[in-house]
Amino acid sequence: MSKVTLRDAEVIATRLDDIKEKVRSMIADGTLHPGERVNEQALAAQLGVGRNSAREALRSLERSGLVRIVPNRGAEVRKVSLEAALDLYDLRASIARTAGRLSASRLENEEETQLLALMDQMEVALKARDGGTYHKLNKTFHDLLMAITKNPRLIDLNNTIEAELSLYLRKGVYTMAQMQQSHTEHSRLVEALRNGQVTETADLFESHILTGKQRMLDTVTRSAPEA
Amino acid sequence: MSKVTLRDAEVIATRLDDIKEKVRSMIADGTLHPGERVNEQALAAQLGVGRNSAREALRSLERSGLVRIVPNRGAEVRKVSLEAALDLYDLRASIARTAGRLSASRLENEEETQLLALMDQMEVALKARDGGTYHKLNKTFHDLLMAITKNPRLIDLNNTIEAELSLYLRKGVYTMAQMQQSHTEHSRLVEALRNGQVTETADLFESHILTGKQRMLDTVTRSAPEA
DNA sequence: TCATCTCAATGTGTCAACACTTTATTGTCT
DNA sequence: AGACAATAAAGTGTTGACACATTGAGATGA
Repeated sequence: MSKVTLRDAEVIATRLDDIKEKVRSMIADGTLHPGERVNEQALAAQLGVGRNSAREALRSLERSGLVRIVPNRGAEVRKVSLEAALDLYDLRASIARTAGRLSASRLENEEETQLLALMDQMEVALKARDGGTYHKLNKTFHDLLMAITKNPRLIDLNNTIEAELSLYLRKGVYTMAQMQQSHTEHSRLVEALRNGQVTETADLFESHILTGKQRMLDTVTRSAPEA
Repeated sequence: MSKVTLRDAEVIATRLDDIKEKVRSMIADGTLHPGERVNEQALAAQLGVGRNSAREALRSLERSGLVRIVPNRGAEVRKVSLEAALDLYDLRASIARTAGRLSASRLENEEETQLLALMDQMEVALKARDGGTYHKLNKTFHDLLMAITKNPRLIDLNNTIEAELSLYLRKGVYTMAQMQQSHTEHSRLVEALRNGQVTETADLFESHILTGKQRMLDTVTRSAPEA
């Protein structure tokens, strides 16, 4: 059990977090697939803990939106429908807009440096046609934008929603053209942000997510009309 | 234990919900005040249930943002600072904007009728200078606007955030002038909504919340500089 | 054959007891 | 007296066992 001091708040990695993390990764790597019911005692046995601990972890994962709990029937890995995913994109766009508004007036020098460095790295990844790397950098980029707002609740909420979305987007398979488009939007966004243009940044960030929603929709309807 | 069939999803009122509701009201009516630690076994004894049930309820309330759980130290009623409340208002504004955007294109006749009826009632309450009634109607009004979006996640999220905010705003004591101002904003909002003006509705709803934030700030700084 | 009922089998809901951590108290030394 | 260490008390973390609900398989009758 390790203690990590972060600013003045203590974050303690508890046993429960370990269990949650394991279940999370089991969902992520497909060991548990969406719609599947999760048996408490089986899970407990597999992880080598008591049933109640497994149970608590599941209840906690319900909060994160990864599983759904039906009274007297237990937990099942949440199945996110296309419709629900689209709803989530709308929420994500809400948050992005406010993130844009806030970050444009709260950007600090160090953060600006990090942003620019990330943009460079993404440019490199694009030229190398390295989709995997681009994807990781893209995630980091978005996380950084959220961090700039200094609004902890907003950051947390955005993480929750992205985790839920990842249930639907098992892996983001996008075309190079789409990534290039996304990168262009990032450029404009960063520029507005650096200039402290509040309204523009808000608009750009919101529409970036909404076009992302459209990109997702295009990808889905093209490759697999209905799963 | 009662079963209620709602559309095709079953909502079952479980024991856990009862416990949660009791704790919630204990917080609302001040039996438990912000910052106070909540003893699991004391709570369990008071409610006549096992400690584990009380414990689960508390963990669940953590998600609703009403309590904070520190590992090995248990739960405490969350103390929402002014700073955190302002952050929450920003989030609420995010959601409102998207709610405006969505509702303007999804408004149904029946809902429109309900909206107009509510507006009339609020008008009456204002003329009678009945702040209490206005407040309740205002809440109903906002809930209805969210319902019009037909986005369940958005509705749920908005409820969560309002519950958290209520921890700070123990009771909304606003002046008549402020309520009148709020009502005027509602009027404009409803008009844009009925006309299906998507962008206008989004802008109006977002700014309605942001001016609400300012109203709250004015009220707080005037009556009690720092609690 | 099919619908329905009965009754096991499986799995969740709840509890009380024990293990471990944190917090308060007491006693000791300077 | 004040600071610090040892120890007792209180509270959370975790577990296994029992109570209850749900599910599925087999028997019964039309």
